[in-house]
Amino acid sequence: MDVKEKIIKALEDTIKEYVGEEISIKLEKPPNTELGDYSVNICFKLAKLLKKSPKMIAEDIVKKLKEKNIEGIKEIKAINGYINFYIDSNAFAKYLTEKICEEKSNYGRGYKKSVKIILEHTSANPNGPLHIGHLRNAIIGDCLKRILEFYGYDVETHYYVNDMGRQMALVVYGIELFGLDKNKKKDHAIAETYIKVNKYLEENPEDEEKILELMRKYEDALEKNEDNEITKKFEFAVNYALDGIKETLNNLKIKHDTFVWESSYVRNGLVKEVIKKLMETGKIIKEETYMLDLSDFGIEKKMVLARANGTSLYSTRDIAYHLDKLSKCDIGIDVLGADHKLTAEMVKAALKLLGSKVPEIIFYEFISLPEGSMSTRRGRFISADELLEEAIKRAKEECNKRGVEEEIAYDIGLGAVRYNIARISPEKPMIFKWEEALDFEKVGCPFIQYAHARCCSILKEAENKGIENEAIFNYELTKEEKELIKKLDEFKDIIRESAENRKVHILANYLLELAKIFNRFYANCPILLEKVNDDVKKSRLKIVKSTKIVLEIGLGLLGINCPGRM
RNA sequence: GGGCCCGUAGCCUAGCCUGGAUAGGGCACCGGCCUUCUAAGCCGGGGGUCGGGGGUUCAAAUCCCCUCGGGUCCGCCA
Repeated sequence: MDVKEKIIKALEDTIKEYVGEEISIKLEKPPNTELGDYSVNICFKLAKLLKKSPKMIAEDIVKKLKEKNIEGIKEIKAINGYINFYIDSNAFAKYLTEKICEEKSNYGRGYKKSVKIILEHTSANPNGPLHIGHLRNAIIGDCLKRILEFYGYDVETHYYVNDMGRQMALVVYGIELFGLDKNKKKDHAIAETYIKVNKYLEENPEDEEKILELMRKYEDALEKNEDNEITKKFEFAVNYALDGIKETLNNLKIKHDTFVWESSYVRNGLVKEVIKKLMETGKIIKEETYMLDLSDFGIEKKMVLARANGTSLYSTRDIAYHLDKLSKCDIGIDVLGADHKLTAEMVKAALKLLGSKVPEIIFYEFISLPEGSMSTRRGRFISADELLEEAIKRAKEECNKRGVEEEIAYDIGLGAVRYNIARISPEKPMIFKWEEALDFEKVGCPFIQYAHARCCSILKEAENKGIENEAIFNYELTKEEKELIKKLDEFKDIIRESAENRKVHILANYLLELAKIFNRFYANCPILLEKVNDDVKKSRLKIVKSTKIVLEIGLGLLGINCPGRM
C-alpha cells in the first residue's frame, strides 16, 4: 500500500468516526510545496452537514489523524479549511528511486489485462500521400497504441484501406489517361494523377459515366470473387499508393499490424449479409434505394445503404468491417476526424441493430492551413513527407550550429513533428503554421530530449569519475529535489489516466513538466562538484538515473527517441 | 435552420469529465546568469474581462440556460 492509499484509508476511517458516515475521499495536490505534498478539501463539504466552519472541522480531523500515526507521513496541518499532508521525503525518495532503477523500462507498466484491443487509425484513402491532417490521426493512433500496450492491453493496429470509393476509380481512370510519373515517390505520383483526372473531369463531365462503370465493374468482380483486368488495375493503383504511404509511415516510426481492404468484405459476402440482416430488422425503408431508419437511436437522418444503381456504399461496407473486427477483439477503437461524427453514430446504431458491440471512437478536429482547409483533390495540402523533411533539415542546422553530430537530427526532427501534434488535445482545431511546426528551439520535444541528454552526460561523467549512484538520502532535500521526486512518482498515474481516457496529450504534457522540473533541479542542485558531499552526490545521481529512465519510457511511448548527446 | 466541437495575455497551449487555496506552461518582449555536471538551459519582470450575459453554489475557467465568433456535419462522397 503506498502513502496515498494510507492517507485515504486513515481519512475515511477518521471521518466515519467523526460524522458517522462513509464519505469517499479524493486526494489532490496543493498548489505549492509549502502547503504540503497532498491535501484534501473535504471539510468544505462537511461544513454544511456539521454546521461548523471548514476551518474548525479541519483542525478537529487533523488532531484525530495525528493520533493515528500514518506511516510515511511526517506532518499534518490544517490550513484554511484544507488538510495538508507532508510526507517523509527522504524515505520516499529512497523508496521511489530504488523502485525506478530496479524496474527500469518497466517502471509504470500496467499489469497484463488479457484484453484484446483492435485500434484502427490513419486509414487514409490511397489516392495520395499522407498530409498533415492524416498525420494527426496517425500520430494520435500510434502513440495511443504504445500507451495502451504499456498499460497492459494486447493491441493490434489496423489500417482500413478504402479501395472501393469513387476516388479510387478516379485514380484508376487517371492512370489510364495520364500514366504515372515514375520519378516521383509513389504516393505523390498517384496524387498528381488524381489531381489531373479531377481537373480533366471538370472539363469533360461526360466521362463521369466511365467512372461509374469502373466502380460497377470492380464491385461486380468482387461480388463474384473474381480476379480480372479491372481488379488488377485497382489493386495496382491501391498498392502503388500504399507503398508510398507505408514508406512515410515507416519514416514516422508508425507500424500497422494489419491492412484490411474494404473490398474483402464484398468478396467474402459479408456486405450482402449485412444488408440482408438489416432487412430482417424491419427498419429498412425502400425509396429510390434502401434506407435504414435509425430514429430509435435519436438519429433523424436515414442511412442510405446502397446506390440506386445497386453498388454498395462506404458506410455499409464499414458496418461489415466493424462487425468482423469487433468479433475479433474485446475493445475496438477507431481514430477518426470529427467530420465522421454523424456517420460514425449511424454505423454504431446499425451495429446495435445487428446485436454487435460498438467501437469506441476518438475524434480529432481538423488541421487546416491559414488559407483554408486542405484538399487532396485540388492539390492543396502539405504532405507529411514535406513536413518531416523540413523538420529534419532544420534539426541538422541546429546540430551544426551547436557542433553536435548530424546523426541525431532525425530523432530531433521526428520528435518535434510527433510531439507538436501529440501534445495538443484532439478536440482542438489546429491551424498549421510552418514557424510553429518547426519551432523546436525552445519549447516542445527538444526541451525534453535535452533534459534527457543532460541526464546522460552527468551519468557518464560520474562513471568516468567512478562515482556510483545510491539512494542514501540522509540530508535535507531541496525543494527542487522534492518536486522532482514527486513528479517521477506521478508517472504511473499519468499512464493510467492517459490509457483509460485514451488521451495521448496528457502524457505529452506531463513529460514537458517533468523536463522543466528536472532542468530546475539541474540548475540548483550541483552533483559532481568537489564541494558536494559524497552521500549527496550518490543520492542525486540516483535521482538523475531515475529521471532518465522515466523520460526515456515516456518519450518512447510517444514514439520519440532520446539522443544521448545534443 | 438543426446537431457536434472549439473560444484561456499580441500568438500557441494545460486545466473543464470529477467545482475549491494566488488560472499552470511556452513563444514574443524587458532585465540578470556560462573560471561549476551541455546556455536546445536557469532566475526575475511586465502582460489575463478564462468570448459575452444570466443562473446554481459557502466557492465557477470548470456545472446549467441564453448569446456572439470560428470550424465541421446534415439520404445515394469517403
